[in-house]
Amino acid sequence: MGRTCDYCGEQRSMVYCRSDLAFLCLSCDRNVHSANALSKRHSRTLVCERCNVQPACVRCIDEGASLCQNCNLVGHDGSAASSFHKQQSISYYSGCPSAAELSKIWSFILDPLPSSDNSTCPEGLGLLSISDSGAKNCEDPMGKDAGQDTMVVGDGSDPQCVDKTSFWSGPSSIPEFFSRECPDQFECAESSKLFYPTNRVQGIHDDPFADLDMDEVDINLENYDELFGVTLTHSEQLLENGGINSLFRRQGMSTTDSDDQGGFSVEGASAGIMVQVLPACSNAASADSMMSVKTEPNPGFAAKQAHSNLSFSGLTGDSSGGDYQDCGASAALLLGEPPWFPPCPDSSFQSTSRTEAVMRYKEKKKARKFEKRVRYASRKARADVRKRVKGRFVKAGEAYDYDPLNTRSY
DNA sequence: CAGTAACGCGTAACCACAAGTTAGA
DNA sequence: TTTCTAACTTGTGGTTACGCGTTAC
Repeated sequence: MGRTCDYCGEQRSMVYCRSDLAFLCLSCDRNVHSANALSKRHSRTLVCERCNVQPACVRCIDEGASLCQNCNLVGHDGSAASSFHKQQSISYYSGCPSAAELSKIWSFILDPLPSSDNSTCPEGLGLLSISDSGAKNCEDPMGKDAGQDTMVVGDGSDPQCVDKTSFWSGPSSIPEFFSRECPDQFECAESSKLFYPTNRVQGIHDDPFADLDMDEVDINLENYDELFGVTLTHSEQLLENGGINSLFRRQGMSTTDSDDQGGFSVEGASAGIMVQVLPACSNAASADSMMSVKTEPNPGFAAKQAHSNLSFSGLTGDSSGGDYQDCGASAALLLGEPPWFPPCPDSSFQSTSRTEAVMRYKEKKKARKFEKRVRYASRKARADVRKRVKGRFVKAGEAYDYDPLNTRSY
């Protein structure tokens, strides 16, 4: 018996909503995500039938089971029989599809809701535009109909679709999230560069690290400390020892900062580093110069950290799972969950690529500047001439004790 | 050795207002 | 659908207050 629905608490959960961090049965999924336009955008996918904890990313046809990355790896770890299992990528979806529509994209769902075939969401939200191969969505990656009630399912794996969606090769449709939810397209466009696929179907991924261009990852050094949980000095030592390599080793790692001011999560793994900006980018206050670090739901982190000597900021041993609820991972996921492993079981990427990436990183690190960045020069110019009292701005015409243009006080 | 005060350091808060954004008419 | 207006939000820098850790007594 799998995990029960977080909403009704009765039926077995089949869907995981990453936005709500909730495991839902199909019925509740429909109910919850038909509430309003925002909830319809929530990205959902099936739940791993093996561990019942993580979102499934692969459907093993031979076993007839939906599996998460970890369980997929464990179950297909190279044995002659299992390694040739037919697999089908499981896509995330949004919108409010009917069970019949779900069954179209997930043909293995054989028991749709009895009464839901004909029931669609209010406002006719059952409409469904499937871009499983990115084909349909490709025509309108940013979505002329972005605000409409279409369902978007995409793993973006269509190589001919060169847009944000296709950039994301994994089942997650976070880029689609961005195109829909982030009001600042520019920042999102910048941010989307940081995406890197991790949820690839075993056996079809190429050398992920070859695609990694550290220059694309705008990690300020201050972020570096956050990312890797060590001071710069230690980081350098780490690098000198080839530590950056270790940061990208198979076991992978992620780091976190509980800051909820929006931000991104960073996961380094040999099989695919993922630097992910969460949808919270709507808070643009610091998105430009200082992105906060958050974790992608990664239940295995605690276990991984237990094997690491690094201490990651915000993830100390005495932290409670509840601290990470805003980080995209439920407390339940963070406690007592199976370890997570990157999708690439063997260290297939060449060490040369890794070395080159490290070199690029180090070069860029050297070139970094740490001066405060002013986003709006006009506002700085204004502030530079403002009169003050004890450092505070004063109203025009009122007494002041400091005038940047004239040191004489009145 | 424990307790307290002094000290240094880092940082959030404060202020006004122009510019930008959003919502409604 | 477009335009206009009002309301709201954001960002800017110098100073201060406060908390925390270290040191001296």
